[in-house]
Amino acid sequence: MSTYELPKAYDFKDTEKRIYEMWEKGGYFQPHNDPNKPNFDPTVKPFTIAIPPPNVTGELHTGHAMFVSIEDLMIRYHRMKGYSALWVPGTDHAGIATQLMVERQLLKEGTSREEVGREEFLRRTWEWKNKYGGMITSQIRRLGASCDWTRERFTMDEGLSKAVREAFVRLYEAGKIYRGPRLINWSPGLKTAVSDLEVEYSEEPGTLYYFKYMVKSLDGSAPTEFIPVATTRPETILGDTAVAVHPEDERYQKLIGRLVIVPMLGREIPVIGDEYVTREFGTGALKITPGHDPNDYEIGQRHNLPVLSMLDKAAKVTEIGGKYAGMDRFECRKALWADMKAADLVVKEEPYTLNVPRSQRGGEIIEPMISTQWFVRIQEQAEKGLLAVKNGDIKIVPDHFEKVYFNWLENINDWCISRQLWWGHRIPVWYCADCGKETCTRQDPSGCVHCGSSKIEQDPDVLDTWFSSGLWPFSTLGWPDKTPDLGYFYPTSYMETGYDILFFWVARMIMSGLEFTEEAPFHTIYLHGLIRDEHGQKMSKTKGNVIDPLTVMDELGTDALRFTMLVGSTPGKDSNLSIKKVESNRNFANKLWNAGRFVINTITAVEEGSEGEIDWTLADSWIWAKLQNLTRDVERLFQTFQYGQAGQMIYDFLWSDFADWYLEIAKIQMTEGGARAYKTADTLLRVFDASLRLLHPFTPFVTEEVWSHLKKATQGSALRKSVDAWPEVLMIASWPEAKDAEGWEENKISSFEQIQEIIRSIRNLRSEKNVKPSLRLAATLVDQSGLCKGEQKLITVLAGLDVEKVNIVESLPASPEGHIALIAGKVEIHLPLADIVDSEEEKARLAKELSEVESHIERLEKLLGSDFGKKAPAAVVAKEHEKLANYKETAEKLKAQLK
RNA sequence: GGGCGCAUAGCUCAGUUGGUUAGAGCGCCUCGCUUACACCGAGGAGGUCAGGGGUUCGAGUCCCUUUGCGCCCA
Repeated sequence: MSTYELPKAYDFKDTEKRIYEMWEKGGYFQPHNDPNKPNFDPTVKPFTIAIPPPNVTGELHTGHAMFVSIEDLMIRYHRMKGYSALWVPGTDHAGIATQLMVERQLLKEGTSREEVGREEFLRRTWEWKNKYGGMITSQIRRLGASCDWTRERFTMDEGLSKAVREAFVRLYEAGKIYRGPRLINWSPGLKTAVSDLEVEYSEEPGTLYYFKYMVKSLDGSAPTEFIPVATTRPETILGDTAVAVHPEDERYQKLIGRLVIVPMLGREIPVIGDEYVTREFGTGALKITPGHDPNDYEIGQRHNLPVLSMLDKAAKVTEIGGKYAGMDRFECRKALWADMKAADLVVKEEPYTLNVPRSQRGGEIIEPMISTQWFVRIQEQAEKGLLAVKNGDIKIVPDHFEKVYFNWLENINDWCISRQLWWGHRIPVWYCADCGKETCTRQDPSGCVHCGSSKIEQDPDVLDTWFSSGLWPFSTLGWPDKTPDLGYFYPTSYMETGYDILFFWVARMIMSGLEFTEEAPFHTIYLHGLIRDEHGQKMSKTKGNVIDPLTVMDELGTDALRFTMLVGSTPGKDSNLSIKKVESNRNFANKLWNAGRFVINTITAVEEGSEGEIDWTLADSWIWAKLQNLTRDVERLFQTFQYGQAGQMIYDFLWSDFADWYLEIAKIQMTEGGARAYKTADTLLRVFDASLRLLHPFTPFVTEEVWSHLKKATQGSALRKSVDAWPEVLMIASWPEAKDAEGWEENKISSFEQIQEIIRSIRNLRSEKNVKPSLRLAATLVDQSGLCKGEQKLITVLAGLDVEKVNIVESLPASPEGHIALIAGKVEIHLPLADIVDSEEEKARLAKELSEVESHIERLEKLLGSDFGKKAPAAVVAKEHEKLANYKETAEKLKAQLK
């Protein structure tokens, strides 16, 4: 027999890297049933998750740690359940972010992307990607992610680029994509269009400017009449093409149809009536700038107003602005307003809270403007996307996000997909210089498909990164080719991600999936919440409250971080991460390690040939029954996505039931030696093994490590045949099967709980009365059930009693002299502590206990006498009756002691 | 303006078919280095489950409402 020595504390640093490499090298991350391999069995169920691809240039943050923790748990669980589990990893090219990085680098070198040219810029960007792109994936590995890295993808890969091309061309050919001038969100700094979703609105203090729109006189004389108008953006006056009033507004009604004069420019524009105008807001008259405001744009469309672009792509005033041309938008605001003041066109200014559109990236103020862009006609796709969730093809967890999803899709606008960037999938459309027509093909054309001219030029723009991300669940599996992977693993199973990208990504994946594969790309969407700091504040660099998961892993271990993420969160709800919590979960890993050390020591101490026919002890039965309950609970909780609750239950079982109680009892049972020792060690092994399996998806490293030691140690012990059926590693071990109770469990559990109550009440008294822990007390227990007799040794040791002086009787005529009494359920305990304890105090304690019990009796009698007794289910009533009986019994015992 | 969510112990949070003594971790108090673990053990204090109303035999849990906070969409 080999002695098995393990360090006293779990060393996660040493372990994590080694274990991860072992897993990856061993090929355990790959699905066990692979459609590309000869022994493929199509009847084995697959379970697939496509990773939410992090930005290729990104760095690990708590959001990544969150999704990796949850998805890895989902994948590991299903893998252990026997599914052919595939988690496809990868990254996206993050058009704007990556381009900015490289541009910044160029700037440092004193050059720019325009200077080096498109080709060189792209070369540099690929270089950048190749250099830094592996960082995020290696960080994800550190989290223990069991992704199949052999199937890793990148949105700009050849295969995925082909998918993007195919998708675009299909949409183009079907007329579901179009190009044209529309009012879009323009980012003047980045000089590109962005989608509606990439604009955030922030409330900021600003000014409401009141001024006069002079009404052109009917006789040609100098105007005297005016309409007061309020605006938050006076510079856009230069682009006004109408003034709108409510058609029923008595103040202005008569002016509808007249002309007013644009301040400083002298252009004449009409006064129109439109019900959009709120009479109560501002002056009740609204200036209309269709070229720079979405609402005005719509009004303009209704009234056929001309659309003027008074700002250019750098947000400088165009020639429309007359003498203000060339000015920056904010500079112009000042200049124009000053001139208007001088011209007596200003009424007043007042403070006003603005809703400022800002770029999600960088925060600069977004400028709505007219621009020619590519759009996806979204209406039909949106309807299908809605239906897929409404008819249950796709389920969202937690379900209240379904409403959010519906609300968005019901009000969706066409999606602007072109970006004026270089890094990304270039739009596969060529314009012909001769016939002016477009060529859109799967293969790069050598000439115009309409006239054959070779004078064609490709659209310079690229596609929104989310366009390629939208294809992710199937493009990563090989679409548009009919690959074995696509056939077997698609549609995927779960889509797990943060609720913040429900629209950006999830909804678009659903629409794209239905469009291109005619199937929902997944059947379940699990949305997790955002991670905040320990007081619920959003993490931000400026606040300095950012928690870096890499640091946390360095200091406390990956398992601790993962367990904290998983147990501290409920689906869809934000959760607060504190180092304190991670720390206590680090302690849990250590607890597990040490429980493992104990189990190993115990097993290796069992003598060869000691196996024999012997029944379980009460404690054995109890821990086994509790394990079965746990297994059932965990299964149920996993099925309903309550991972946090499941983790908590496993934690409680391992710490409170297994470590605090069963291990201590096992020590006692081991002293008997022989078959009892064997049986005890075997129970320890079986219970601990099952617990490790249940816990493995939460804390894969420590469980794998402990389990491997357990296995190895057991192989060298008398119990070696118990582990014959174990696989080589825990991560592919089978998931404990939840079985129905056999009927004996309830009794064993309640008997054991009675024993616990006895032990606790003795410990409690000792502690309250400051009895030295080393002092072994004599005790007399009065128990009619015979339970205590059987568990005498256990009670003796755990309650610190004197083996020689424990007396268990069925009845006792009177309380022994010099003793004080405790009542633990149906058992009376007499301890010879009268000289330590003040008898008056003691009486008071018992009296207090009695009054508590009596209040329960009163409450229950009242309850049972009410309609409850008649209307509640029989089982519930019976339970209360039993409680009442127990209380009554306890009360009798207490009364007897008080006499 | 429309929609969604939250309010439970000092702090952070669990508590999913409503079942009658509401749980955990951290923090706090008292003991204890008993060879698995001081990253520990034993014991303890601490909650009218935001306020009000309703449904029900029974409500932290369901409905309405008030207050406070947060988020999303316009």
